[in-house]
Amino acid sequence: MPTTTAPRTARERARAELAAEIKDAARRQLAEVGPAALSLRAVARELGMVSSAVYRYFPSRDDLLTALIIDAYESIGEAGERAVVGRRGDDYAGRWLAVCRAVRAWALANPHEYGLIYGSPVPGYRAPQDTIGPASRITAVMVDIVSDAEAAGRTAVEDVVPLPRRVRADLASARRRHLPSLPERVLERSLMAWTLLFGAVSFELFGHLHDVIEDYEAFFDHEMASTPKLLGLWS
Amino acid sequence: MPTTTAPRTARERARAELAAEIKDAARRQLAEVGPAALSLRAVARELGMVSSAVYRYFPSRDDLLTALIIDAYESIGEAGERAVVGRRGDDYAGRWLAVCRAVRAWALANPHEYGLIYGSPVPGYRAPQDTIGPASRITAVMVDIVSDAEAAGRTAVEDVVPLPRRVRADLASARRRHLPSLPERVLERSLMAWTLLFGAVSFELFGHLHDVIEDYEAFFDHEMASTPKLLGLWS
DNA sequence: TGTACATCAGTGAACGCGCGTTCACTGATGTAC
DNA sequence: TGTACATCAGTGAACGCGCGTTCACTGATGTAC
Repeated sequence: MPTTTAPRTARERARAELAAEIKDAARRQLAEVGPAALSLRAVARELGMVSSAVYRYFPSRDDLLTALIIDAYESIGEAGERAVVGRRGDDYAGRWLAVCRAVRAWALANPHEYGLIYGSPVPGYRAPQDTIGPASRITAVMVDIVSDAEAAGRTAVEDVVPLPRRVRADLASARRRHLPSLPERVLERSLMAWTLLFGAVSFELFGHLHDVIEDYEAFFDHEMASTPKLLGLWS
Repeated sequence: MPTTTAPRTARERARAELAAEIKDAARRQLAEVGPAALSLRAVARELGMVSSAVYRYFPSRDDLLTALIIDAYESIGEAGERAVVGRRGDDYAGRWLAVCRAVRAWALANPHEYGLIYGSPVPGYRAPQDTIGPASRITAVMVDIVSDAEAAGRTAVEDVVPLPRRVRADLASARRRHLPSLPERVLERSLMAWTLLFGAVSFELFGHLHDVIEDYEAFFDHEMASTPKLLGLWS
């Protein structure tokens, strides 16, 4: 039994298409009212079907939410991947800035989906394991860049503060499990860069830079261009 | 007519107390179900009053939310202020780490209130102007530290990437309006530090470090201790 | 190629629930003389 | 100090609404022989 096959019969094709249409309608819903108010009935209404029909496709509201979350992670991940396609491997700064811009552009284009995955968790909703894989797609793009810089001997991490034992242990363990290509210190700085990227996007999107910055794009670009150099990921 | 006086009559005192009780109950509600599901009726129920009675104190659900948001900003701001009380002015690193820890501790103790002010905006809710003042209370604590370091000639910001004209203009304008004591470059790095602090807290709280970091506290402390030095806010 | 049966998508009604807000009211507290 | 009136907190019923989910059903699509 293959895990995933292309739809065969007309019924299966129709089923897959309708599931996609439901998700699209739910995404539009999401953009209007936010995740907490996402309503199965409203989704059904938009598709001109009766609310109970949606249960043929998603066993509950939470499952629909999960599907949207997975799609959102895949979507932002894909945007990041597309942004670096065709760039020279040793153009670390160019690749990095391209990913950052892609993340920001995706977030601005899909603010509620961004909020769904990087904002406050939806109350009462518990994300299942299935979201972990898709969530790491965008981070993988960023890790690749740092990995390449590291392999080329371009990283220059200096310990401005001694790395405590407990932190070192965590980093070593994470490295073993996920990222053998990154030394602890580089991994730590990568996490900082990652935090800074999503912190910057969240601050802009959630309105915390209001009254401070006008030209968000210029400010973001400058912050993101500075980040890897300040952190010693490459010079 | 004084803008704010201590309550005089018994009625006024009772009124102030009940308004506070309503907010407390709403805060407990918030902690359970999150801001989008906060319900006036449930708040009234908890206080043993009829739902319409709440309208004597808050003209609508949104006004109650606004009150909670303002309280949350004041509360996290106060926590930051208390954290640095009694520290030597020139102990920049100690003051900075103390504020960071206070922010993190407050967020962990009040996760939904944190989400309310630094998470995804509540759909359909538009924050009024009244929240701006309280919101800047915690940032003021952080700015003070950097200001002192700057005044003492301890900042050492180097341009790893040239500061673009448009960014410079924004920073100059923000400086004029809010922070005359900080040169553009220092203001820019302060914004990065601020972003990193809240990015780190959000990542931890919203579960994005799951499977990477175990000892959140140690990691956070190390990140925050490194930040000002990496950014050149002081050495 | 044709028939008999199984599968499944979608219907429509219903269950039980909670929500924000309005409104006319009652009774207690406060104020002016 | 006592009375008459005004203010206002809290009540209880109601309005109109939307929600997630279940269930027995119908009719169309797919499958086995």
